[in-house]
Amino acid sequence: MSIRLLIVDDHPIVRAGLRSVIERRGFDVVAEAASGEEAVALASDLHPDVVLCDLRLGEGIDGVETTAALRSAPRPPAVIILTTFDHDAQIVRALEAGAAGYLLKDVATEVIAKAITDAAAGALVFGPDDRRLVEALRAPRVELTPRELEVLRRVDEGASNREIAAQLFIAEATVKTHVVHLLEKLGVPGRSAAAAEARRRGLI
Amino acid sequence: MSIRLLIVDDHPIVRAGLRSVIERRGFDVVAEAASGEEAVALASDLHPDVVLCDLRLGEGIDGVETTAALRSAPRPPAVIILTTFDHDAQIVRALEAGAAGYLLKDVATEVIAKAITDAAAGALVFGPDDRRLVEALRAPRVELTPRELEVLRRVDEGASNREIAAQLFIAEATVKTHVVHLLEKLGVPGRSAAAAEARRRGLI
DNA sequence: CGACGGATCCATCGAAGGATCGATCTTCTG
DNA sequence: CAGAAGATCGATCCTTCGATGGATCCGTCG
Repeated sequence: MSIRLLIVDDHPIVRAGLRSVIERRGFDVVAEAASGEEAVALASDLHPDVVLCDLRLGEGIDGVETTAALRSAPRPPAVIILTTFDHDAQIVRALEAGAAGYLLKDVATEVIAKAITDAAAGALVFGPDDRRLVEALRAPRVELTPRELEVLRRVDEGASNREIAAQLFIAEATVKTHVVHLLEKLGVPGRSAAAAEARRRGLI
Repeated sequence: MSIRLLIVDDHPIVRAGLRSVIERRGFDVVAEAASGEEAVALASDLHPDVVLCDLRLGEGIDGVETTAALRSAPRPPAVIILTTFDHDAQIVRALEAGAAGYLLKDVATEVIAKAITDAAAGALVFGPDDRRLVEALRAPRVELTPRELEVLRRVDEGASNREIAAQLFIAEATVKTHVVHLLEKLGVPGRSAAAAEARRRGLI
């Protein structure tokens, strides 16, 4: 019996491409989902062996949360994360949530086929380019508080401390403290560097 | 005789998706290209009616340059630009280079089919979500000098004025001048806002 | 309970960034 | 050639940022 798959991606074209590539290899695509919510619902009905899930899913829950939901259900599928760019922190979070591995979307089709059989067999899956992942795991883990994350997002948008203070209804001095903590945790010298680093790590 | 197409995208999965969607509608995909250079070479041989071209093509020349090359050849094809996100400035530049229009990659498959027939007939093509484009056209056009662009990139990476000066072998005062010009042209109050705005407009 | 750590909050002050003047030099173009 | 535009540098002044130190609140855990 062939391996049964669920495809999760918010782009119809990517879904069509994955389906085309996968079916040509003799696998059985039992359904496609355009969102994480849809994927969880479909999986609980169809119980696929493997789920291919994009990390970024537009509006609703992201690939990490989808993975967590899928893996917490009975008879959980193996989840392979697909990602366009290397968003280090997000990938690590997906693995922590129970993903069997991840693939960059620009890999050759053979790699995808191999990943599917590997994952269905219970093995872990990694793309050919896992240097970034190693870096992310090796790098001291950054845990930001919710408040710090809010400030970080506004820093990335180019807001001044005063503007952030007004938006969050706190004193400018408080914003500065959060910013200082961000700079320490990210190991950067200034706010614009913090924004760049945060994007590089996939924190925002 | 059916419309003959060339697909240009650096992701095998996207190419497979486009081919699948397009062929199902009865169009004729004569070739796929993974890079702009490859696309130009194939087009000069095969003379497709329509080229579907991704805006971001990895290593080599980007979609804008590919469009310009394709349109400057004899018997130029209609070029439809595909883009994942709305990178305003880039899209405008592609249109200036002779593209027949652009589509967001997350559109429904029917929209793509309609776009192909429209483009083959010589019409212009626009996605359903062209508010951004209108904004970009309405916004006073930002033309950055090469030097300003270099400084802008480093500002986006979080470098201080002093660091930028050292990297470019110029005085810190000169960097400040460039930064001031950037802030004026982008209409923003500070350097981190400049980085955010530049990314929003697709300038970097 | 009482100690502890984390999160949130605030004030002060030197350093860096940004605004505003000015200027010379090169290159390109009408 | 005259003029425009870009790149380069300097001095001044003011604002914002970032570093430092300390405060309060709250949940956890021994």
